[in-house]
Amino acid sequence: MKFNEQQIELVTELMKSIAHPIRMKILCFLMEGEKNVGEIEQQFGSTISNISQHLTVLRKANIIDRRKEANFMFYSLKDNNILKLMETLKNNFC
Amino acid sequence: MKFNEQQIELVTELMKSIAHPIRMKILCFLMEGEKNVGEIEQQFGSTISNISQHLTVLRKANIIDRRKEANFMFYSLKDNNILKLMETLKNNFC
DNA sequence: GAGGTATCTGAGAGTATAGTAAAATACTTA
DNA sequence: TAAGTATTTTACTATACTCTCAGATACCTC
Repeated sequence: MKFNEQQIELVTELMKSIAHPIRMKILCFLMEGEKNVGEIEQQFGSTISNISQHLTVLRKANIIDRRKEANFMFYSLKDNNILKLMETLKNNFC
Repeated sequence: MKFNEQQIELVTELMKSIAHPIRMKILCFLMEGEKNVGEIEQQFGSTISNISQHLTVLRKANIIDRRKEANFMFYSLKDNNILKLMETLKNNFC
């Protein structure tokens, strides 16, 4: 069996980014559509600072996009593949 | 939006277990069928000890099963959901 | 431009994870 | 039962992750 090291690296980085309770919840929440940081924060128990850091992790992993509007930042799922992955997770493991 | 904390915890634990290059490769390899530790070790560069530890992680996360035969341990994917997840990963991200 | 709101960044401490090497266990065969 | 093979466990070290707190930005309104 032959592995494409780069792809393995890429997929595991992606998985790692998703593999955290707060980030998983953020992604579930974003399945509903675009949300700003305050809206996200209200869903969970953590601080804005902490959530902002998790959002950065997701953004650097190319999982979510952000858009600025006045002094709000709106975050959203980046593409369909992530949505599909989340749905697979939900269907098979939730 | 309401989250089932326990399920989130479960899914993220699962993701965390998968989110490592060696473990990802082990799972890919096990998609072919049952393998023993030596066979797995020969696929990658790491030591048997290290691989054994990763197998333990996967086993504790309920992702793989093992079966003893003489002094060999045979490992295999535990169920269909894992297979489906791996396929989704392959299709959408590889 | 002063004050307020929303978000981000950086430092520090605590915890978790990964890899390596050495010793331990379990089984087989001579 | 001694020696050999396959695998696991333990101990240790290094690195990475997570959270909290204290500023720092950016933008808006008065």
